[in-house]
Amino acid sequence: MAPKTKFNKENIIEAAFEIAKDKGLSAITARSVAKSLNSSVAPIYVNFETIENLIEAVIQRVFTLSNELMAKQKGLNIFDNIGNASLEFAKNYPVFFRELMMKPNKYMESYEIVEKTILKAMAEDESMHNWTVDERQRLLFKMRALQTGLSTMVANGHIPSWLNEEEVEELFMETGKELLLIQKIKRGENKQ
Amino acid sequence: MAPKTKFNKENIIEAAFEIAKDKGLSAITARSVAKSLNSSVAPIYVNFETIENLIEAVIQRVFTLSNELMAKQKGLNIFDNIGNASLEFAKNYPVFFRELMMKPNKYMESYEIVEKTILKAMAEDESMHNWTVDERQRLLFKMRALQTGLSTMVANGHIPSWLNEEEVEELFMETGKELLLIQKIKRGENKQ
DNA sequence: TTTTTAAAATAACATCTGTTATATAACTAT
DNA sequence: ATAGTTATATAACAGATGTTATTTTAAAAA
Repeated sequence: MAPKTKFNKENIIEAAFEIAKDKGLSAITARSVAKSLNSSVAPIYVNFETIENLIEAVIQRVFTLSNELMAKQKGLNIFDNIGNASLEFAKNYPVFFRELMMKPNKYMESYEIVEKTILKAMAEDESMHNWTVDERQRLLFKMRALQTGLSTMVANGHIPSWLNEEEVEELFMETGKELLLIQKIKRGENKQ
Repeated sequence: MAPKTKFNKENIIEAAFEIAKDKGLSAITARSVAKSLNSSVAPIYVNFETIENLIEAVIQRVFTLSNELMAKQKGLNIFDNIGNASLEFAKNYPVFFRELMMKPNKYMESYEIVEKTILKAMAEDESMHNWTVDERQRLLFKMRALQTGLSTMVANGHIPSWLNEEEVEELFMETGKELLLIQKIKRGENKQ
């Protein structure tokens, strides 16, 4: 029989993930991963047809991780949960955030489903129940834009010094409430 | 004497710019630029010490272009001008937007100066004249986050189909007015 | 113990990149 | 017309990369 298997798919993806986490996906090369594993390139090519396939597996892992982060959120409000997950991801994985979240890629296509889910939840919320679909859609879009902007700024270290990173989440929630309130005022529901 | 010069710095930067505009900065190589110029790599190395220097020159050019786009804005309101310039840049140069605007780089450091300029303009605006510095700073930050998010979404084709790209600018301005209004309302509450 | 087998290591290849040494050729001063 | 200057072309080198052919080796079956 053959020697015991020392390196499996999981080990290899893990090593490649750690490299890419710091240095970006392009730093995943047969030799860099092998070096990190203290192996030759052989195990990599036994487990993956091409390096592209390995990179693909790492990307899958990143999106799984991102979904886990989302599932872990325990807030009452779906806005807060998405915002918090996005901000946490941007903070902990800035390189992945830049390389994956803000580039067109097939894993992002699923956003339309997320959007529909949130719109449904908004329609069921008493405070927006008698809004038009368009009003709910516009509010959601504004929230998404804000969340994207804040996460991008967090990932790039563009948060000003007077605002620490926990406060970014608070500011996001605060602004969300403000946008909700202003829409109510515009509808004449809530006169200040 | 020598033959007439066929390729100067300007030609070379232009060719490299066009390559990077479509394929990103990493597509700038001695041979790719030479091919686009129908030349050998010789003129490139006569005009630039290293390829890194050429890429640097292209980046300079992109920031110059971005500043020109900003200067061209003729709106009354500095928020609108910045927002419009950012959105137009994201739309016309999505690859550069992703590679330069949302990565930490030395050319972005100058934002602090821009921020001070805007804060001064806000302080002189009658509608915010008696606000605290903190209130103005927070509003500006929200606007910046929104602008960053919208531009990012434009650059990545994440604008939903019910919103065309001209309407994004309108939505940005509308939301800006809403955030201004809500702050005024909040101040009214606080005074009571 | 010897043989078999497959995992891992090694080494080679082709290609792409930056860079440079050398060759070619176009212009003009003589 | 010739010779000198130098812009451009050519070709080569080194180093990085993907990939694969070959060799080595550890473990189990005989």
